[in-house]
Parts: sequence; C-alpha cells; structure tokens
Amino acid sequence: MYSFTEENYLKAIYKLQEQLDEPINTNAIATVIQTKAASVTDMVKKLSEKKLLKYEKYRGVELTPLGKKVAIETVRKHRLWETFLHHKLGFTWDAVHDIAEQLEHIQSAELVDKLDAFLGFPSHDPHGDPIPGRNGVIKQNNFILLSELKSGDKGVISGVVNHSPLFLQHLQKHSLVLGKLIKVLEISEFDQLVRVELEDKSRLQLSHEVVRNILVKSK
Amino acid sequence: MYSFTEENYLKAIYKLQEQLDEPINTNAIATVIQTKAASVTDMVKKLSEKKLLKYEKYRGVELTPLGKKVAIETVRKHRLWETFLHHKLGFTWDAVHDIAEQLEHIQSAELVDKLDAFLGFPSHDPHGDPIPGRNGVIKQNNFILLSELKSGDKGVISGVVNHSPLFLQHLQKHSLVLGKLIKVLEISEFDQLVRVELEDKSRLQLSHEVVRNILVKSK
DNA sequence: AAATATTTTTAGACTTGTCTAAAAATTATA
DNA sequence: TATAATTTTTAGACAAGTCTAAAAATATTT
Repeated sequence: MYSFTEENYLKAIYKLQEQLDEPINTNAIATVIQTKAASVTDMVKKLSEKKLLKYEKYRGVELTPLGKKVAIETVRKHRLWETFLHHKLGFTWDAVHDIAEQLEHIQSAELVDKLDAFLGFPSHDPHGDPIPGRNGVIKQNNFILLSELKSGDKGVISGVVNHSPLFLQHLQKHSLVLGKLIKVLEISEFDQLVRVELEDKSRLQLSHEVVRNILVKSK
Repeated sequence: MYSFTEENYLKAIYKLQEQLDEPINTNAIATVIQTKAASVTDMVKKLSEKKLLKYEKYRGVELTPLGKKVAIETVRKHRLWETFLHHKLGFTWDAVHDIAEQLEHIQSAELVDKLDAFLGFPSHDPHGDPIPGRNGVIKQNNFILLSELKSGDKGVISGVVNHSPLFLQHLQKHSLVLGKLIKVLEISEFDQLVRVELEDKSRLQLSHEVVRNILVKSK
C-alpha cells in the first residue's frame, strides 16, 4: 500500500508532531530521516498529493487523519516486532530497534494481528513505550523522570527517554532494566549525582544525564 | 548488502539452475520474476559486474559460488520465516509464501540464527522443502511422487510439487497434510483415478493431477 | 526598515529498476 | 542454405527517491 519511504516519513512527522504541537518544518524532518532538506520538500509534496498530510510552502506540514493512521500503524508494527525480538528471540533491548525498522514495513494486516496475539497482546515494547492497539488508540504512559524523584521516593523503572544503544547498554550493565524497583537515597547538592538503592540493596551513583533519561512509575 | 531485487533474481536463477543443469536463459528468468526480458538483460549485467553470476550475451547465465551462496541464504531465510508463520503464528500452509517473500529480505545474520534456534532448528518448511543450514548445505529429500506408488503401497505425505495456494487449500480440505500416512488401494486403469485410504480408514479418490503433485516418504 | 542570516524551495542531475519498440543474434523451417 | 520465427539485446524513456547548487522566501539582527 505505502512504500518503506512513505511510512518512514509519516512516522517521523508523527513523532515530531507528538513533541511539538505546531506545523513540522522541513529541516526537522530532514534531521530525523537523515536526509537533505531538498529531499524532504520533494517527498512532502508527494505525500500531500496522496492526502497523507497538509503542506503549505515555507509553513511546514501537518498529518491528515489518514496520515496519522498510517503512522500509528507503523509505530504499532515497530513496537510489536521489537517485543517479538526481545521476548521470543532473546535480543537485548539495545539491539531490537534497527531490525524492527526493517520489519515494520512488512505488508500484511493479518500478520500484525497474529503477531500481537502470539505475544499475548503486549501493552508495552522492550523500552517501555506503549504499543498502539488495533484501533490505533495509544494508552499514554504517566511515567515521570527519575530525576523528578526526591530523597526517599521510590519508583519502578518503566521506560527510557534516550533510546540510543549506548545508553541502553549502559543501563543494562548496571541492571537498570524495566521492572526494577529503585529508591532514591540522596541527591548531591554539589554535583547532582543521585545515590540510589535497588531491590537487592545494592547501591550506586547515577549521573544527571542518566536519571533524566529514565522513566519510572512512582510508588 | 544486496537489494530485494538482487536477492530475488539470484533466488530465481538458483531455482531454475536446480531444475535444468545448463545455462539459464533470459526468458526463463523473466517468467519466474514476472518481468520483461529486457529488464532481465539489464539486471543480469549488473549482477555480473558484482561477480554474482557469469553472463555471456545470448548464451544465458550461471551463478558464481558467491551468487549461489546468496541465493541459498535467501532460500534459508524464506523457509525459516515460513516455518515461523505456520508453526508459531498459525498461518495455514497456503498463506505463508507471500509474507515470507517479504520477510526473506530482512538484513541481519543474527536474526536468522536466532530465529532458527527459536524454531528448534527445523529441517523442513511447511511444504516439506528442506531448510538449508547455516553453512549453506541442503539435505536433499528422497521423497517420491504419490503417483509412483502401486496398489498396496504406503507412504507418508512429506512434500508438494505444486506450491500454489489453490492446490494447497485443496489438499488441506481433504486432510492431505504433511505427516499423514496414506495407502494406495487401487489405481483405475480407465481414468487414472487413485483410490486411497488415510490413517483414520477414511477413503477418497484422487485425480492424477493431485497425485503427481504430492511427495511421499515411502513406507 | 534595511541588511544579514537562515530556511526552504527549485532546477537539474543521478541511481535503481522497470518498460516499449526496434535492432541484432540465434534457432528453426522450408 | 536462404528464409522465417524466435529470442535476446540495445536504445531511449519513465518513476521513485535522492543529491548539489542556486534562487527565493522567511526570520533575525542592527
């Protein structure tokens, strides 16, 4: 139905739209898609002709309901495949993204539904991001940043802001994985380092860069 | 590494090469790939430059060892994905081919190996075709056609010659699926119809068109 | 408000893979 | 073996998606 490229553009624009609530400009798309602004202009014109988005020269783009639907379906496929790769095939959470980027473009509605059922209708992917339902509805997480917790507060690690393999590997190395209960002991006023304690009573110090990229469910 | 199109050409040429043991001509490839002879000529030149096959104008093509390796890897991926779709997701055997045609082009050696392990290192796909190993070795089946059995002979349904969805659905409808023990009762000298008996003592008549497209392991 | 800087678009070109129509080579037939 | 029929290749064009370089529009600074 839609090409790999079209789906990638729609997904990128959708994600930008979630962050900023205003028309998405050409350069922002170019950065996400890893392409040049001129290419974006070309592509955006084509997507506009296909009624997938509204485009006004020099004013940016906005997805139509159809475009948003396709984008969300692509996100759904991506996150289901990530879940498959992690839970069924045993890939670590830092390795699933790149492969899912390919798998998300496989065309078959039946495949998506059967995969969903096979995985037990998961609500979240291996990074804690919510998986859109068949109907396109996304249950938004109400997780908060670990950096927002005060001394004595507890939370369960439930997601990440930064999805880079390097960051994910770093967390993994320190057993900071989804589901882990974490308690804030002390936040240094001097250098912002956060001392935390895990379930097994082990303690470690986390940099601000780390705590502001971990999402927790407050306990 | 190689594009969808390149892999498809190599796979098609490989399969033709298995059937005929002589250089593969342009029209044969065009028929399998569902394209025009002129397109094949163009593509074959490019594959030749990439050392994937040997091409002599007007004389046909022959895969190089590298080309054969890529072709077999593609077949391996195709058959592993078919197995996944059938055994894990519950697709019927007539529905797996089209989706596997897409999945076979996903790029990740690790994915293939992990999928293989997840499936328990299967030896055959849902149609009874052997799955090439990691090393590219294919254990050839020594199945025979059901049409070669004589009255009184028994065999286990182990594969099919015709892979069309229509034929596969037809077999399914009559419970003629892989693993079924089948006994030939009588072959009509008049109209070639074959009366057979299944494990559950049920009997049915099979046309020549059907029996010459079923492969059995002789018992 | 004019000058400067930035962003976006246009124009033209390139790549991959495809096509049609015509030319060239091969094979089959008389 | 000359002629006809078939197969294959070439030539030129097209679509999708990308690029560079230059032009146009918008935003920022003075």
